[in-house]
Amino acid sequence: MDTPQEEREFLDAYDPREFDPIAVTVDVVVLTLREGRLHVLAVRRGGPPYAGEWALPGGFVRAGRESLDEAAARELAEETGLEAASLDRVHLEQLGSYGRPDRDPRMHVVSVAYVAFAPGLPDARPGGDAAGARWLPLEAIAAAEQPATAVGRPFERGRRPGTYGGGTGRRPLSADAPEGFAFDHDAILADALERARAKIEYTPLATAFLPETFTISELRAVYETVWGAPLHAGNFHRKVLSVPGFVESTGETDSRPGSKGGPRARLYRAGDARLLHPALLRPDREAGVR
Amino acid sequence: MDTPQEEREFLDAYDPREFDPIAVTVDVVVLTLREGRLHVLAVRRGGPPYAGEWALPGGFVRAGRESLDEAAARELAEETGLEAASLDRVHLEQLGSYGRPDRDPRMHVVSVAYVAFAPGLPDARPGGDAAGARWLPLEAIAAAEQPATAVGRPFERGRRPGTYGGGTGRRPLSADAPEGFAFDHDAILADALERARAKIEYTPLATAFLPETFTISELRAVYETVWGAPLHAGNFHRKVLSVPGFVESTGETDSRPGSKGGPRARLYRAGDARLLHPALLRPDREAGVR
DNA sequence: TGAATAGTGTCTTTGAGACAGTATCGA
DNA sequence: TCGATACTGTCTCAAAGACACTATTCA
Repeated sequence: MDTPQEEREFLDAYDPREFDPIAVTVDVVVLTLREGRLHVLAVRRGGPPYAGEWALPGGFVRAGRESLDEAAARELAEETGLEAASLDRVHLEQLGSYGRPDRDPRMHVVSVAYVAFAPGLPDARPGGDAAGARWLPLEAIAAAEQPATAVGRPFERGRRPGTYGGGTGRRPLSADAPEGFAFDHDAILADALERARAKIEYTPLATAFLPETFTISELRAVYETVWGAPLHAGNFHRKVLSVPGFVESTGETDSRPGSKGGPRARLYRAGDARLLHPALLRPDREAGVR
Repeated sequence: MDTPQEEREFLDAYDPREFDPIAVTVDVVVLTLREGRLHVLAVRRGGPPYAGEWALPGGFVRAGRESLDEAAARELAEETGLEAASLDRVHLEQLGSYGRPDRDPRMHVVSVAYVAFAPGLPDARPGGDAAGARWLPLEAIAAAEQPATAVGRPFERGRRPGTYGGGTGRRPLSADAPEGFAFDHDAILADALERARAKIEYTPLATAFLPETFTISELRAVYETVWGAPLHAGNFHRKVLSVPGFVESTGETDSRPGSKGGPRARLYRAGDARLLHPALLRPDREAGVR
C-alpha cells in the first residue's frame, strides 16, 4: 500500500540530508559508594567545547556494529578499566535519551544515557583512553530537597547549574565540579540520581553497590546515602529480612570490620528477587510530592 | 588537557565515517481506550521492509531543528490529526531507545520511543501523511500474565512475536496484527504497556485516558482495562477519594450515561497531585514477581 | 419489581514506624 | 566499665481488602 507517508519514510532513509547531521553517543553515569559517599565517574575534557570541564564518560555508538546496550557496556569497561569478570556485578540500565539540537555546539548529537550501580571500584583506573577519569564525590543530599522529578520526567532538560534532585537550588552536584558538568550532563546526572533513589525502593539493586556479601548495616548505609536520610536501624533490619528474596544468609558473620564495637554482624548476599514486595518506600514522601 | 580520549572524541565529531550511518527516529506508542478496550495507533507500511505490516507511527528527527520531545509531539500531532488544543490533554513521555544495529534492514537506525496516554480520539484520523493510520484493539490482558519486566527492563529486546507483557507467550498483542508488528515494534509496544501499567500505580495519569470530567466508575474501568484485572468497586471508590490530589469534585452528577441503572454518579476532574500517595498497587504482585 | 450500580460502614489483616530492651563486642 | 552496635519484642496507627448494606436508577 504505497501510502505517501511510507514512501517518504523509505526515501528519507536514503536521503543523506535528513539524518546525516545527527550523531549518536552513549553517556554513562557510573555511581558508586566510597567512604560513605556517593561518587560519580567523570572525565575531564581536553579539547573544546567545554575544555577543562568535567563530563560524563561516553562516546559514539559504532554504527552497524553494536547495540546501545553494548556501546554502554563497552564505554563502562573502557573507562573503568575493569575486566568483564568484575563488570558482571555492575548493574547497567538505560536512563533516557537527550537530544536537544543545541546540547552540543558542534552538531546535533543525540545521547542515550545509561546509569550504572557499581560496588567499590579501584581508585585510579585510567584504562583505555580514559586518562583523565576520576571519581567525583557528590554532595550529600539534603533530605528536604527531594524532587518531584521522574514522574513527568519525560521532558528533556537543558543546561543549567546542576544541583541535586533537579530542583532549582544552586548547590553544585559535586564540590569538585563547582561550575557543573559540560553539556547537559548536569541534567543527566540529576536524572540518574533520581533513578537510583527510586530504583532501590522497589528493587534489590542497593546490593549492587556492595560486595558480594554484606551486613544489614552496610545495606542500610547504602539506602541512607542514596536517599540522604537516616533510617531507623531496628526497623530497617526487620524489614529487609521480611521481604522475600531480598537477601539470603550466608551463615557466616563479619570477620572484623573497622568497627566501633558491638556484636559481629551476620553476612548476607543478594537474594533472587527482582522486585521487592512490599517495597521499601522513602520516608515522608508526602511533603513536596505534588 | 589534551588527553588522547578527548582528542579522539573531538575528531570523531567531524569524522563522517563514525556517525554518518546512524539515523535517529522517534516512534510513538499512542494508547487510548475505546469501548472498554485498550487500543494502539498503528500505521500500515506501504513499502519495504515489512510492506503491508503494521508499525508504530514515527519518523526521522529533523536534524538541528527539533528536540526529541518536539519530534515526538510533532509525530503525534501529524498522525492523530489533532490540533494543539486537543493535544495538550494527551500525556506524552519518553519510553526508551532501541538501537540494535539489525533492527532495520536498511541501515543502523536508533529509535527513541515515546508513550502517549490519550482520551478517546476521533475514529479515522488520517491527518498529514498518515493515510493508513488505524486504532488497533489490543488483546485483553490475562491477569496471570503480568510480567517481571520494567525492572531489569534496561536491555533492548529483539524482534520476536509480540505478546502482552513481554513474556514468552504466543498470543499476539492485537488480533488485528496476528503476525505482530514490523521491526522491533512488538517489543516497544510491550514495554509501553508495562510502562502504562506501572505508571498508573503511582501517578494520576489514568485520568489522561478520560475526558475532562469523569465518574469514579469510569476511572476504575481504566485501571481494570490497563491492568487486565477486576477491582473491588467499593474499595476502589474510597481509595481514590482518600488519596490527596488525585481527583476533585465538580459538584455535578453524570447527566445520563448509557447506563444499566443505578444512581447518578458524581463527576470529578483530575486533581493537582503528580504522584499518588499512597499509591494504588496492582493486586497480587507477589506471584510471578521475582 | 428486579437487576445493576453508587456510595458508605465496618471488620480483619498486614505492614510501617516508634520505642524499648537484651546481647555482644572494642576501647 | 562505657559506649556503640546487632538484633528482637511490642505497641500503635495507617491502609488494603473482604464483606455487608443502603439508596438510586433503568428496564
